[in-house]
Amino acid sequence: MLFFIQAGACMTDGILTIADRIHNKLDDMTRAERQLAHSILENYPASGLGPLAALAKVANVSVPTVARMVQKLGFKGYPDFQAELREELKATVQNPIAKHDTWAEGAPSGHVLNQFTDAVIDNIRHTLAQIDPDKFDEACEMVADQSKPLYIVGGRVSHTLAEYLFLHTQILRPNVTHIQSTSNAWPHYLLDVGPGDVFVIFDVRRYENNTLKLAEMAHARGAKIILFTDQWRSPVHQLAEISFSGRIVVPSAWDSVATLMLLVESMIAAVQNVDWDDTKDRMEQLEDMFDQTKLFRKFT
Amino acid sequence: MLFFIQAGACMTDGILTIADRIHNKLDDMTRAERQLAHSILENYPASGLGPLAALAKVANVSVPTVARMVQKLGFKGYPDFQAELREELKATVQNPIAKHDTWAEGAPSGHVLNQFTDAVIDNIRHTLAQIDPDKFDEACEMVADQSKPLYIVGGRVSHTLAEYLFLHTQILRPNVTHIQSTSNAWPHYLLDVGPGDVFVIFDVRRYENNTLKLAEMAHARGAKIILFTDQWRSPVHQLAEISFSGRIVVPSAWDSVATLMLLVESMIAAVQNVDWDDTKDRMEQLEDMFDQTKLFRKFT
DNA sequence: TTCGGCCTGTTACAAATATAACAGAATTCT
DNA sequence: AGAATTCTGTTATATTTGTAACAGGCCGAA
Repeated sequence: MLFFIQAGACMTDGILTIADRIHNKLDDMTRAERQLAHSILENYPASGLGPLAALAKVANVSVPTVARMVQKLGFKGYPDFQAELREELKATVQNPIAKHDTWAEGAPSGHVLNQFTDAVIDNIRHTLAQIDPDKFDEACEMVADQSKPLYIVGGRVSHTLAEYLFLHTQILRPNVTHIQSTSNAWPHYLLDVGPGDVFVIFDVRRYENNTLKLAEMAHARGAKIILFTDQWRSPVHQLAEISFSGRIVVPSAWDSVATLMLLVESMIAAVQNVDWDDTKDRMEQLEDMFDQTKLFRKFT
Repeated sequence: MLFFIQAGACMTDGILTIADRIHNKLDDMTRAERQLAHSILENYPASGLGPLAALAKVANVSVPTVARMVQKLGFKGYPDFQAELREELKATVQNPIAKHDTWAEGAPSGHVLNQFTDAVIDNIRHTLAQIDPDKFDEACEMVADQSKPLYIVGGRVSHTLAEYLFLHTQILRPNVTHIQSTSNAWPHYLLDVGPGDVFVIFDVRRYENNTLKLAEMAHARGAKIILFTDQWRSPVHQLAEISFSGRIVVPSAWDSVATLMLLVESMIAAVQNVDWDDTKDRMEQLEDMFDQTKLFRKFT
């Protein structure tokens, strides 16, 4: 009997998919089996993930035919077959670039760099998939709205993100304040807060009590809150108008804020576009001032 | 509590996917349910297609919790839930174009989020490809070496990265100093610098004169420099023992530090592994101190 | 602090699902 | 053409799997 390997039909890691294995054995099969095989491949892998009886029915074969064929394919039983099918699906759904590709060439795939990068890319994928673009746009407009004061709040670790956003929004618009919830001085800032003021709050685990209290007080005064948090969500999210939760798990004792950094930078980019003429004007002024202070070298 | 339907999160035929439905109800859920929900979304839809008990196990919840939640989502039972999941999968596989080319599903591919994410992922790939893992390891060891003082230096924008690295290395080892080159006080710090001291310097465009001067003086005193810079390389790189250059171009008026953030986080992860016992010890001490100050909520 | 309600997990049962054994139909070889 | 072999479907059984009822535990209110 003829036996050929489908070129390109195998997975990157060299293990044949179930579809491949079925294809390869197709010629060896009997009528009923072939009928069944085609039915499986028809809408692969969904049909194989249902109950055995259902599959037998759509293929118009008897129940034991399915069971027998699955065993002929080398599985212990139908559940075993399904389990591998699910594994396959899991691998497929995951970003094809992220996996199966070593990032830093020459580094063993177990190297921290690779592991970390894989995790971060994965985080980005999951995070972005869950974000509602409309809500994102809305948040950007709130941040861009110069008629309302803008407050940016960060905690111990997330302070870094807050400061980064502050640094840039400060250039884009007036009336921006950076508050560190770790500082005792934060209540002072709340004195002037009124209805409609906009708060951008960063809070990732471990969630900070100070940040929550600050959020509560701001909320009580009628301020609107935009929250950047992690997948488990800071308690602040109950007070927030809009919240974005990023995945932050990485192979490390700590979490990763790289994903949130990406969101923040995207937001900066979006905000600068809301009123580009104004932005441009302010940036040019800043350039002039830098030139005068001679703080920076000319860009070569 | 605020409740919004994700616009654009629906499938082409206008029916919400199960993932969407879960996402929408996320706020209404209890602890165990949320835990389960995340587990389902983690590798969707594969995990939901297995037996109920398996899903419960990976999510670390009890079997009935799964059954109950599925009913709360509006399904007659778990098999019903699985059936719809399979239908969804079938539909997904049939139009393979739509997926994976837009990150935030439902957002037009020209949306800032997508453009930005594409750019960042691209940056990560290019950056990682150029990094020599051996040099990276070497740098990590230098940072981990407790026998030598460690100085971390950042400029106006890169200060954010410097501070983030500082925040974590401070936990990992003693004798770490954070210097802001934008501050006038930096020359004071150099008084104590001697041969073999380690400097981690961040400098991205526009390169700062202060940072360069600081690097020159440190170098003159025999310090070793590790540099994080961008693809065009800060002039500091001529003085640096090891330098890492990240791609930072994004569709924005500014550059993106997300790639460099990833490198920094990888470095932190690597450093903590150099002497894990010591790291663990210091972290536990820190935890104790946090507990005493009651600054943070217990993680739920 | 104590009470009530709600969430969560353990146990027990019912239903479904998969496998094994058997018997009839189709096919092939002599 | 007839017998042997292989394939296929029906029935029966064992196992898995999902669901319902119950009870402990946690949190918030009084």
